[in-house]
Amino acid sequence: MFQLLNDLAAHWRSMFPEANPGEFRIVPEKCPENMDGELTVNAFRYARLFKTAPDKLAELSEEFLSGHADVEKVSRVKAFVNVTLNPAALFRDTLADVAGLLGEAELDVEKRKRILIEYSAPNTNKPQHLGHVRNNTLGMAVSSLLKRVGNDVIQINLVNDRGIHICKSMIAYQRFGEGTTPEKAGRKGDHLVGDFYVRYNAELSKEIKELRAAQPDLAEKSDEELFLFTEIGRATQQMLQDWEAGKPEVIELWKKMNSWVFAGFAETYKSMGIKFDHTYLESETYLLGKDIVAKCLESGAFCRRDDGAVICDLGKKLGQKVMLRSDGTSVYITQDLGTTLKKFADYHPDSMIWVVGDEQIWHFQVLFGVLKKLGYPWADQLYHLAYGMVNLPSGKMKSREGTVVDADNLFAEMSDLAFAGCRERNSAGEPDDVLRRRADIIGMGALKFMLLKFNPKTTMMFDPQSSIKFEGDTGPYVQYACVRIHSILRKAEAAGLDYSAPDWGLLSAKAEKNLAIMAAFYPVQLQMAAEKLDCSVVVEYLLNMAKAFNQFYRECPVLAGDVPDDLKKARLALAASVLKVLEDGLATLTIGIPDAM
RNA sequence: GCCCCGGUAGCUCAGAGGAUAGAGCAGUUGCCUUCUAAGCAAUUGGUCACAGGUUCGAUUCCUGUCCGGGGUACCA
Repeated sequence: MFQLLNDLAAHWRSMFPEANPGEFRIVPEKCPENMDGELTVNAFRYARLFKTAPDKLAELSEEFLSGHADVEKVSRVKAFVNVTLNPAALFRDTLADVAGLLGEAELDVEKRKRILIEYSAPNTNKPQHLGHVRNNTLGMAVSSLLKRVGNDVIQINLVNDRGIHICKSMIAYQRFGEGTTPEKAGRKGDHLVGDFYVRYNAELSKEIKELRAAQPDLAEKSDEELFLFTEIGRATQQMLQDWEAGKPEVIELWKKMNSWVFAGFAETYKSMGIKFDHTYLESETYLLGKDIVAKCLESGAFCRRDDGAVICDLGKKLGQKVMLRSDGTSVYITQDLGTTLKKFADYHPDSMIWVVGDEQIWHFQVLFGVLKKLGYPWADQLYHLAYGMVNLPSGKMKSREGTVVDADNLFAEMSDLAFAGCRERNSAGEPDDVLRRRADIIGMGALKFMLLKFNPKTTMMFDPQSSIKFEGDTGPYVQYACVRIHSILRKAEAAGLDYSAPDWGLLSAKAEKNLAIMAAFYPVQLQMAAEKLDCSVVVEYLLNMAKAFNQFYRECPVLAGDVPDDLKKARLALAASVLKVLEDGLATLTIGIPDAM
């Protein structure tokens, strides 16, 4: 934090002793490029606190700052006070103590929370696709971000491993699988099971088509309505009932196929670097909500409708919600109610976050409404982190229609593209396995960065032709800045340069000072991102920081022969500190950095 | 119908009431005997959907209209 801003705040207080501004901090803004200055104090923002005119406050600030030891120059435009700092003070307050600067991002102890975050939540009937990858990336990055600012974060997965859609893959396997296995077929387990899911849907469509042709009276009905008219549909329904009844051969098949999928998911998660603290299985939790509904019925919180369904009345805005079907079976929200209470009982978090697509906004409003109605004190600390769908240039992704971008294929494609790039640039003659490790980091970094660059709530467009990029506003751009710094530091070390006690005051070039000013905003940006649960803030920041470094790289040679030793050391220290910020940011986004590019 | 989200450059997207609205890509043009060109620099490109309102100031907040997307299940 800038000393001169604290001093200015104190000065304001002393100049307006009768005003009572309360707790406040002067939040600096970065002075726009075309203005004469580095930091801006926007007096418009604070004039009201002191019950004075913006111009007046600015004038008085200009006067005070022009006499301040840290200040080189002040200029004022309307109520904007633009300040140019002297280098020694600028670096003293920022990059000279980079550990201290990074520490500023941590929340005060009393503001830290125990946060349980649930994400991914895949079904075990098919492999994960780009939509899941967005979910996973958002989930892991937000978890990491919340941790970074000092919270205790518990990452949870809730796997949807039961239900009619799971039975579909099982039926198709029974009929067409011929006893194959991932080993025999040489296919990743989740993909193999997904193949049968696709096969199932093809069979179902065929039967529905035949049915419509044979019975004109059914032609008007929708596919969903015709499901139980088909032989395969009835068989699937029967299998679900057999599963719920615990029929041994169904359970056995279910366990076998699920184990294939779980092995596949484990690989996908490993590629992304995801580690959950706990994985709940819906097969173990899907009955949980029922007893709670029974209790609520008893207590009068819920009531029984004429047709026998149990409902919860949530008032005018949310209306009435069915909590239990008239036949006594649970619905989606029954399970969610149960698992939410279980998660709370297991971990006692202060707050819970669900990373789930925006099509479920209404569902979560209702769920939170039910929990509030039931009077849980933590019910106002529940957040649905709703993210938009990923569309393709051809339209929406649909598993059944095979228009999905498969996660594993995408990872491989990114890695291959990066690998080709690594090979072209392989001046050190590194072996392929080293290049492949680099390529994995670059490819995954590019993908995650791309997904995080969008504000979570935007419905984003993924164009395979242009979204897979390693140039411009991308992860590799930031990684590359890091790699450049690493390379310089390695060379400095080899030359025996000790830059542990640099003279920061030597760094007076615009590009050098700009790095310090940029760095000053990092902690605030992290906190803002955490508060908004929006990693795109961090992404944007890192791009700007990397850009500032690349300008410095061009304009201020660090190790060139004609640079005096003192300046070399100061620039080395500067680069090392910038690297710490970039590394911290990428790590917060769960993005790695290769050793070379 | 009602509810939520969006409409900003040719395209994909940023813009927590502030200064002359930005970035990347695409286009045009320079820079590799110089710490790695996955880079740097320059340049073209705008009725911030439309109409009102709030105020010192609105792309940002409010109201209305138009256009897209999602939701409005005893699906998940």
